[in-house]
Amino acid sequence: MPADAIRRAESALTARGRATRERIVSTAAQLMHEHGVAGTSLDDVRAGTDTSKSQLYHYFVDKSALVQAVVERQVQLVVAAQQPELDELDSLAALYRWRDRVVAVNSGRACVGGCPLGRLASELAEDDPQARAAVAAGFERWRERLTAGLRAMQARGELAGDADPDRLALAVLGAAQGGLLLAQTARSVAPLEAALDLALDGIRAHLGPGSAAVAGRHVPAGPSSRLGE
Amino acid sequence: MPADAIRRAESALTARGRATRERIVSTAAQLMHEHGVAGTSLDDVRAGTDTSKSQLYHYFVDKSALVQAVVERQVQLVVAAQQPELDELDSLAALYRWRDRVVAVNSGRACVGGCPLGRLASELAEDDPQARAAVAAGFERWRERLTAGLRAMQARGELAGDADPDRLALAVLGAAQGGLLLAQTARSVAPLEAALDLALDGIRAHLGPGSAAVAGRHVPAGPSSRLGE
DNA sequence: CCAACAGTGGACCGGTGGGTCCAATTCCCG
DNA sequence: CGGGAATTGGACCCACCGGTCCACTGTTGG
Repeated sequence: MPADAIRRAESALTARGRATRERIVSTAAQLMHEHGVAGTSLDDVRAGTDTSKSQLYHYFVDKSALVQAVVERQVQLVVAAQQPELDELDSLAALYRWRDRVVAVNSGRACVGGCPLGRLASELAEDDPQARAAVAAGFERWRERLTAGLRAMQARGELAGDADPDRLALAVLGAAQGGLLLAQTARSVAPLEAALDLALDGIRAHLGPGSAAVAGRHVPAGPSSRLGE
Repeated sequence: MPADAIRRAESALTARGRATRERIVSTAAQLMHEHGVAGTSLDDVRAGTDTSKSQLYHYFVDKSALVQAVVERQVQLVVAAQQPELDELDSLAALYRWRDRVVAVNSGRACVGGCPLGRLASELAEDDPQARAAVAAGFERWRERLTAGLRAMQARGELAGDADPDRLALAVLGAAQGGLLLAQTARSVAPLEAALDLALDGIRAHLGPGSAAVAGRHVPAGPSSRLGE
């Protein structure tokens, strides 16, 4: 995988070096999440990491190389943040727990920034083909986790046999992204909740014989849980 | 509404002036859709419109004032592009026609650029409060069109009485936005189709007694219509 | 027909951003 | 301990960008 050809991936890199590099990527990720890639100058990164210009170019050939590293980091963080729920995403109840987690995380930061990956996606998609590919791969990894869960549900008969887990997972991810974007714009979690709930309503429409609650209410509190504005 | 306090909204502005201003906004909108706001310099706009620097500042006090005008234009265009379907969006079949239209439009431009509003939203949300508000208002207008249709369905009993048209419309819009973003990133319309189909599956779960097809298939061709990659 | 004002052209400016360079310093390891 | 590589500091360069300014040209109505 040439993704790590950002610079000196082979050898070198002592413990100190790795720490510095990590500090740079971490801070850059934070800044780019809040102000966008274009809105984050290398000077901002330098100031925020207590490093010098030469160090940035010591660890990354380019600004775009730094961006690449940031993308990979965000993919890792985003997926990791949902690890607990994603690990056992194999029932409708689990999907709702995941929904709650996504809502809670976003709510916790007052809908600021939206999804880090989403922001990178829309900003880089048309400008940096390599970055676009990296983001796409990240979404793919995320989706695979959802797919795996749906497939497990299907194996147990909770999901109908003719349902397409890949396609459903893609749709659920889409609902999350769109909800996140609208939530960020409206500064309210309501759109996120609505989008995820409707997607899960859609999933319920694909339940199979293994589930006793096709018409039942797995939903926490119906359409009442509308917080935020 | 002080939204038009961009510059000389009151009087002045001859026919020629209006044409020039229009040309500037139109080109800027195009460029910003493709390259983002930050990625579009005033020089780019100048070059693309055969105008001079002074004209930009003659019609707009700021770059952000130009952005404001671009946002308003895009809102108008996006909603207008769906006028035919949005005008009679009052049945499940109409919703599917709308879905097909959205997919077709995006497919027609090879998923490049995604949704113009979505792009502006994620880029401006954290940097320009006024622009964020304008985009939010745009999404609101878009959503109202969807809400109106769902309300009509509800009045006819096709949609269940306890369904919340506002919330459902918000969710459908979210599905569209997310699908558009993933489609742009993956360069395939599949995510958009999947997201919209699942949302409409969700809507079907809220159908009322006035619809004879609660379990029926209003869907064009099931999950088979998967074009693009 | 000519004054007044909308519209236009384009040189210019200060700040900033990405990127280069080289010398100094620290660290690892034989 | 000593030398070579990893690491760091920061001055410097230049292109570009948003924004200013002023002189010029149409146009229009009294």
